[in-house]
Amino acid sequence: MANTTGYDIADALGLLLRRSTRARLYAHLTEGLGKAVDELTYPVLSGLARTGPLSAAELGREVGLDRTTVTRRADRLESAGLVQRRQDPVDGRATLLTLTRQGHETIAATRQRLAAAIEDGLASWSEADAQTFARWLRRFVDEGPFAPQRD
Amino acid sequence: MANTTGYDIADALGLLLRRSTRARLYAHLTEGLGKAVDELTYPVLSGLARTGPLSAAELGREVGLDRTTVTRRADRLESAGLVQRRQDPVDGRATLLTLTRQGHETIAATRQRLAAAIEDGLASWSEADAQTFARWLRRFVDEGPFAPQRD
DNA sequence: GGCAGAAGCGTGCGGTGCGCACGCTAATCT
DNA sequence: AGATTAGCGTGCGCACCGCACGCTTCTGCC
Repeated sequence: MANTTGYDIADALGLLLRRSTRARLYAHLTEGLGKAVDELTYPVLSGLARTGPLSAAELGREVGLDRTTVTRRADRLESAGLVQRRQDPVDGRATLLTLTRQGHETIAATRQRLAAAIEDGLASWSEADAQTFARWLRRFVDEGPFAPQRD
Repeated sequence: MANTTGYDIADALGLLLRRSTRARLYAHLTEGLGKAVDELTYPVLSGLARTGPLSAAELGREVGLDRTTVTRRADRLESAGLVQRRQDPVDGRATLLTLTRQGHETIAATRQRLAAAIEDGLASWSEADAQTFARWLRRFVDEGPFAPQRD
């Protein structure tokens, strides 16, 4: 690949990864839902939805957080009624973090809200363009420099 | 736009914005350079390179941080010799944050390193594909939901 | 079968980053 | 010239993070 191309991608990615971009995204995401879901708790909730019931340690490995950090974020989600702790039936030590019905509803609503925000933002794009971009982005996420390591 | 497209984009974006992705990116970025440039100080350094000499308050507006936070991050960059504080010649109150020669060299090396990491990660892509993706990504950053607000 | 080590969990603790509030200096306005 | 505004640095309280500790439960070995 020519050097300038990697440069262009890095530049655009840099903007996308700016903290403020994240913050704006999460503002869309939280608004209207309970305060329990924020920038910190969302990855836990989302990861749990993706993987199914998991221990704090495993979920931590999944989302790249320390075990204890997951525990504390899960505490909040639990007191908000979105997550429930269950005894692991086969291992008496382990506690499985599980989404409640409300947790499932919340994460679904969140994703829908997020999708809607992106659609609004891309209102000037044609449907075909948006689909093309979505495919490229997916391919980059799957095959790009950040893909291999499961985190 | 069809609902499912916004959904796909949101999904891929979510992965891209994961904290661990950022961390991995910044690991590439810092490695080999002094410890002064990290996930926290990089946006300040980078913003300064993009805009030229700026006061802490203006730079804060530029990168979406509180004035005082910029000041403290700049402190570190200053003691590492990458940033220099200069009296604003036309406003005695203002202090302009300026990149030193070493600061310029560091940011250039950082960007090159980043571009190289992305090229490595996309080794399996053709040059044409990479360029096409770069163009789409740039267009999304410029025209997409996160574009309008200068941060 | 019992005991030692490993694995899992929650919590206390120190370190660190953030933004607000305060006080100071310099510019601007009347 | 006096008053108000703008800019800056720093003290302070708050929140988050990961490590270390102690507890319980499982596992492997004699």
